[in-house]
Amino acid sequence: MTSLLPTSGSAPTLEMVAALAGVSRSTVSRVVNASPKVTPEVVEIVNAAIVTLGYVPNRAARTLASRKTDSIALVIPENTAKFFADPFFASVIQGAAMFLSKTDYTLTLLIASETDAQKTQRYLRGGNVDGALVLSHHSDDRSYVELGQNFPIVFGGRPMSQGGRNFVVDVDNVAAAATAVQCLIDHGKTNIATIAGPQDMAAGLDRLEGWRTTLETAGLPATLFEAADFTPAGGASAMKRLLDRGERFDGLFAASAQMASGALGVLREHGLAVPGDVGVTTIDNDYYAKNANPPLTTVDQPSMQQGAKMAEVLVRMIDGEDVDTLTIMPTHLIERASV
Amino acid sequence: MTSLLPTSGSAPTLEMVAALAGVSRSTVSRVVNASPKVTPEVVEIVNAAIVTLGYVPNRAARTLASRKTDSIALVIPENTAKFFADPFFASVIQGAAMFLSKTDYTLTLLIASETDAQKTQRYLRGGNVDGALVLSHHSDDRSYVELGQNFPIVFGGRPMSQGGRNFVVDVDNVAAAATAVQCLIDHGKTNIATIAGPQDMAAGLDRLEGWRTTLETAGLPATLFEAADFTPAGGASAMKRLLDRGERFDGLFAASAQMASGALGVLREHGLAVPGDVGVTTIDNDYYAKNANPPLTTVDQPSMQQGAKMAEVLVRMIDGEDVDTLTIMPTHLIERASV
DNA sequence: TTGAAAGCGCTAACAA
DNA sequence: TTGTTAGCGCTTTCAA
Repeated sequence: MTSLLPTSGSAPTLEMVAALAGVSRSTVSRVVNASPKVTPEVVEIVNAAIVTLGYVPNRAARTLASRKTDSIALVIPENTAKFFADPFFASVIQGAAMFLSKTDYTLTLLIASETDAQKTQRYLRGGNVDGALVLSHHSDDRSYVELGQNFPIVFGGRPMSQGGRNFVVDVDNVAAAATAVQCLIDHGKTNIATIAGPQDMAAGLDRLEGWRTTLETAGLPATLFEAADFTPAGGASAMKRLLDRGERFDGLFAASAQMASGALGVLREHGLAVPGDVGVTTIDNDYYAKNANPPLTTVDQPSMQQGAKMAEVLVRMIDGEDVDTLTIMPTHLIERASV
Repeated sequence: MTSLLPTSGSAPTLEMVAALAGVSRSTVSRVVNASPKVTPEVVEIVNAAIVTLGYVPNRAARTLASRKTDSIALVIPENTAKFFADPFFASVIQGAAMFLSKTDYTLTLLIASETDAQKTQRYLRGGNVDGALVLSHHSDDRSYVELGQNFPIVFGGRPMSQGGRNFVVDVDNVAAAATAVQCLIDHGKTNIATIAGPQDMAAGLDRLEGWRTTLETAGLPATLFEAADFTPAGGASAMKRLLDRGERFDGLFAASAQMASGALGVLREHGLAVPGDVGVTTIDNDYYAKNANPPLTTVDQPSMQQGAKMAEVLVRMIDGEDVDTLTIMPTHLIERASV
């Protein structure tokens, strides 16, 4: 049982470095910030002093004086469990982290469940970060959209709330769904059902629309659909509801690979073969798509690149550059054994 | 499209609140920090001003003045890919986040190998956080051990480096391994091999020791082992090496469920039935253990609780309370079909 | 219970 | 190229 002293108040300051080096604080500051206009000899002396003292700049003081935090937040409006279950988040973060490691920004993850939405907002407004990446999904994203009007925010996926000018990096969900559905049609399927995503998310709505318009264009019926929450469990129960309807279908477009994998289990239980009885296509080239039985034909959504792009756009916004309000990432079909 | 902030563009300051409320800055500060000695009427007036202005305290200024950041870091000394592949990290973070949401600390994730080690150290030393949780593993953790001598750090798992006093929240890996091996013995297995974890990690070493001593105590041979890196792929190749030796064994203790799942595939390829030909036990009650074929008998390591405990210990350290230098989390056996 | 005043450690004009 | 001088927005003695 022992207690530890709070960080002993003896952290070396810039002033101490200046004294030891025999120069002014400004000069030390310039050296620390790699200003080009300092004589090499002085730089050397100052650096020596920094080393002997073990000096590390105080971040709070720096931020207060410069109005820059050098860090940005990645906001995930989901609970922790869902955050870790969904490979999409992992990829986006990886992409963002990868891009930022080339800069000197730090990434702070904010897993913002509905309960502490307030806490998150205060965090962003309190000057903790220079900007934020928001993986927006649900219709309650209005507060972020508002915040985005006078604070640098880049949305991953189109926010549901209207109003103002938003910066978005997205995939064309309508087109992605259309590709997946067209693949089913190309394989001769004529009765194509869908398990749609949540209808309070843009991705959910857009993918449903892509399914509908593609079928209508092909002169095929577009009536069989059930919505779920993008999870395997949700996909499974939607599949059951679809089967309970008793209508026949030979194709299924699931709006996410996680839902598709849930649906596959139910199909199997009901003695329906894939792709024999029902052809299946989906979106997301993740673990679930690759390891499903059979492996799923899917539309690859480049989440890692999306994360990197989001970070890039945000950093450029912070630096005051002009950036496009909308960046669309390309998608492409990956054919496997499910259709 | 309504904006929340005054049109001035810059965020409202404490001073502006004071002016609007007709009190001094000190009083506003007291209200913001819930000081008990402010008249209720004044509190009300100030709060009204805060609301109309949409005031949020500036974190940097606060930190600079108070020497408190109200945030702590969770350092993960692995690359991003491994971070997301290992459910252990997910659980620990979830536990820590859960505990911290009850406090007003914010959690900042530092995936340490993304940035170089130097960058992380500077981050911690630069006053960005009040303390850190370090999921220490490899033998290169000396710098954290050193930093821990005068900065609040709680290690998840015993660090490899010696020296000084460290605060650790761990499971008894020797005992956990012993439990898993004993289970094999209890099922009549007499030739028990092991796939050990990395020998530069405490968990790797301790689990190997638990295997060895348990066998020796039982008067059984303890010679068949191969080390791997805790991943499925590593487990698979260690399994191959084990088989290549040509020695017979009827039991296998894999030091992690991920390695066990990799080993299972190799066993199957070689026509060895589990548990018929080889009984298998492991450690970690995660996705890999539950979804293996057959499901794995394993020792449950309560990672979520460990994360919560780590956060709790750290917060108490920061608050200057006395805490134990070592906290051991309980483990327990979960019997499934693999033995 | 409240206010005045002195910094916290740094950056950034402006001078020199 | 270097130093001087103000702050950045807040907390915190110390008086009143």
